[in-house]
Amino acid sequence: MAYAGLTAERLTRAGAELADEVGFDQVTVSELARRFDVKVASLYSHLKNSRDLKTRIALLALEELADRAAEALAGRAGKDALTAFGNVYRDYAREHPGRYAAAQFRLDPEAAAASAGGRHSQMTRAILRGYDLTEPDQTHAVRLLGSVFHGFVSLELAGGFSHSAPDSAESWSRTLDALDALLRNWPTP
Amino acid sequence: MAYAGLTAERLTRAGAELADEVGFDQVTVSELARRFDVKVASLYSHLKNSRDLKTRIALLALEELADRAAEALAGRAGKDALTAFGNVYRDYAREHPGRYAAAQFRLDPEAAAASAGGRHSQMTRAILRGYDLTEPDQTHAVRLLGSVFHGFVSLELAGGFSHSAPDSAESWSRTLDALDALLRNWPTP
DNA sequence: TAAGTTGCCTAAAGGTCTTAGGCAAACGAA
DNA sequence: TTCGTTTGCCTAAGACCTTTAGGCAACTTA
Repeated sequence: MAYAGLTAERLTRAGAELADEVGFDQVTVSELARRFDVKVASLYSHLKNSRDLKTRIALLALEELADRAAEALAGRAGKDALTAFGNVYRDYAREHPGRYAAAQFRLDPEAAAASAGGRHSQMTRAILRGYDLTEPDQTHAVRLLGSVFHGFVSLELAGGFSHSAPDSAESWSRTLDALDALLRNWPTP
Repeated sequence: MAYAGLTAERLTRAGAELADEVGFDQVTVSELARRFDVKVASLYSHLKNSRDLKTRIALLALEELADRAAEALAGRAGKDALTAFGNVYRDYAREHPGRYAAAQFRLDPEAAAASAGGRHSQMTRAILRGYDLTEPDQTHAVRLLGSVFHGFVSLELAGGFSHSAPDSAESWSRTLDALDALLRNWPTP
């Protein structure tokens, strides 16, 4: 029948769009086949299985996120960098909720090692260069930043902050203020 | 055939255990039926559908978590309360990863209103009474605490902090120190 | 004890995942 | 140019999960 031009690449990109539309959990090999107007079995020449598809989408999302973060960080330092970095995460999650969920997909060690995960922690460390932290506090701070960003964005996306004043954007802004203050005045026990 | 004594309650509890064993996503009506040595269709007298089961597990987890938190908070204030509260979340997630994942299940508005969600935010507010914050900063701080706790626990559970020094328990302890310091010295822009 | 309710069952339809094997078109080499 | 190989999608089929419909036997209740 018709040549559809299937490719792991194209399937991954279409899968990412599908995730943003219907949610990452609802991404299905069958639905993807439907969108390419092709029989389901045809996809298995390009994808190992359903998990393989999800892994590829996750890796795509991590790359996109890292690319955006790298661009946002260029030429910035201190609170400016902190804010830009945080906004990249938050904006990406709001623009691409399915992809953001994909970025949280539990990768197997092999895929994780090949992912952009390393870039993310490197960039977080780079932000801390604008503050006066040495190891091991730097690592603790990296983990704290990751926790706050991921936690806030997740909860906001899940609707945890809606339907109540003040606006969640306001809380976000004050959260960044708070983090900046905390990093400038990091407590040593 | 044999009387199995099925009940929405019993199914929910068994579902929660199943979640802890195989992960919340893998909780399935079929597997549950298998565990009760009963035909799948029989469960549909007690559960509306698969989503209903997951909703019930989520509500159970939220209640358990709120109960633990309430007990931990009794008679504590300030950093002591903050630490106890945070540890409840972290310990619960480590002991019951499936239930913790269930607690993040996106409830429909009706179920959400009937959930223990309200108790959670009330308790978080109660912790802040030990610090000197007024509205709207109090709400911002509630959201920040929720973000940090949820974010840290999620990332830790996902293995984000493993395989690298220092120990994640150390980072957790320093995170609580940092939050305490931040709340005692909340920045006003 | 008759009537109604409860609790689990069989049957069946529809959806997803995955593997096996086939055919035709495109490609590459002699 | 032609013949063999590869590529790309297909049909077929098995396995599992979800959900609805209808049945039967045992227990409850008046």
